[in-house]
Amino acid sequence: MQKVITDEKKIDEVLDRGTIVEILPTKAEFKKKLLSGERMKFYIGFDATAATLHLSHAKNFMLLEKFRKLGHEVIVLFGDFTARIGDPTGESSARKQLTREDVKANVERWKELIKPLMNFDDAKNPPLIKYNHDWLSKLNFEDIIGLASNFTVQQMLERDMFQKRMKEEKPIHLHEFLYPLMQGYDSVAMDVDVEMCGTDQIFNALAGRTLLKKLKNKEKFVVAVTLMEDPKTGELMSKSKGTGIFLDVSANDMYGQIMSQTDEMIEILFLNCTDLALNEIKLLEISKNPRDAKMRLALEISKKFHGEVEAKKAQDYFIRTIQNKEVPENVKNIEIKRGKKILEILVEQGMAESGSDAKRKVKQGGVKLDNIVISDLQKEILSQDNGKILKAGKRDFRKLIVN
RNA sequence: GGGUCGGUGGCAGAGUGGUCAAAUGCACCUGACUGUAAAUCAGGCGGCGAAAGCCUACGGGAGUUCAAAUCUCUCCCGGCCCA
Repeated sequence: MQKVITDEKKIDEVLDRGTIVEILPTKAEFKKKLLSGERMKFYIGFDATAATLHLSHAKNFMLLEKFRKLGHEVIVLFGDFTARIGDPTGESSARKQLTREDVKANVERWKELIKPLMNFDDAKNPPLIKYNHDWLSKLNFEDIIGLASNFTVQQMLERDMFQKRMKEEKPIHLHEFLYPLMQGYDSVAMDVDVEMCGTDQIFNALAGRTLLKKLKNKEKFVVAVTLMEDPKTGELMSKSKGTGIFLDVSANDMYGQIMSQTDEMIEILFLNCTDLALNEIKLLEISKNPRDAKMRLALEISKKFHGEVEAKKAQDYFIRTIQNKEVPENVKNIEIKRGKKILEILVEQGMAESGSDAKRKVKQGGVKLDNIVISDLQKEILSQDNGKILKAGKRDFRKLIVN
């Protein structure tokens, strides 16, 4: 039997780090339960609707891992069924429905991406992975009606998202209305003690609490975690909005994406996405040395996903190419025929999105050959350009091999 | 089923016959500055073209007009009201 850690200090470190925003019914009861030594079953669900993940997802897995390390059973639930229905959360209009194949591909991708965040090799208490297709797809219409009878239309309508939609005269599809039911049934099917969710998911999680109580007379805790919104803009990390730090990028890019976060995000990311102790974070004096703190942050997070060696290389790359504006060591060689136009090269190399984009970059002084700005749109590569470095923007380099 | 309002660029959201490749904000790109790929500032942000300009684009299709995102018809999708 897995032993549960009841060290209050360790428990507090998890509960008070800032990741957890709210615990229902109360934090006190939850803490009491954690201290009791009773082994609980935690879960967090993800609808694998997108092909990629960002740090805001990552911090959820990291928190779950903390509870696992305390000795509790943890489940990562892939909402492969619910993903295809589309949860209304956060979307101003209904999300498009995905095929089973789409979702399967996403799930496989995600499993790879979250590997560094949880110890799946722990023999004694490994995190479990489940799929809600396994039970949700088996429900028949009668079952669904039975579940639905536990709620009133008015209760469902209370959800803030639905209120908002009605106010904005935007559609609420019936299947979205049933979404809380499905997520709620997940709790019943897995018979969990605790559900972790983003604050935007509290309504759904509470539906599960209601169901669990009605069907199994069990009290489920809901642990709501921060969405890590930007304190300045209120924006969330989001693929469709082009914001966020994504997990499937190279170490260099990850390091860079973190450095491009606003200074206001530094502390939030330290708290949620690193394992640094609270007093260690305090010692960094973030507001005094935002750049240095951010570099440390970028290093810590990159390390998690790419390992120490790669992370340090990324930092080195950043210092040299961005801060010192040097040419990096391993510049990709490209073979170019004499007389080739610069504009064509930029497009072919993906250094510009289109001919127009390439032209813009040249016009704006963003294209250099051996650090000399190219201003001639018609510039062609000559034989004496052999070995020179073509640079577009701040960090896109190619070495020309002219023949 | 009837009435009515609406469907705009990666997102949000203006525009309601020409001055619209379409305001503004976000995202993005380039430059300047800088102890940051931060903040700030400047410029840019459909495609082709050296440019003039041309082409494609405001849910789909068909029209009216010298001229349509804007008007008409029709189809698809949605909101609201009525049934």
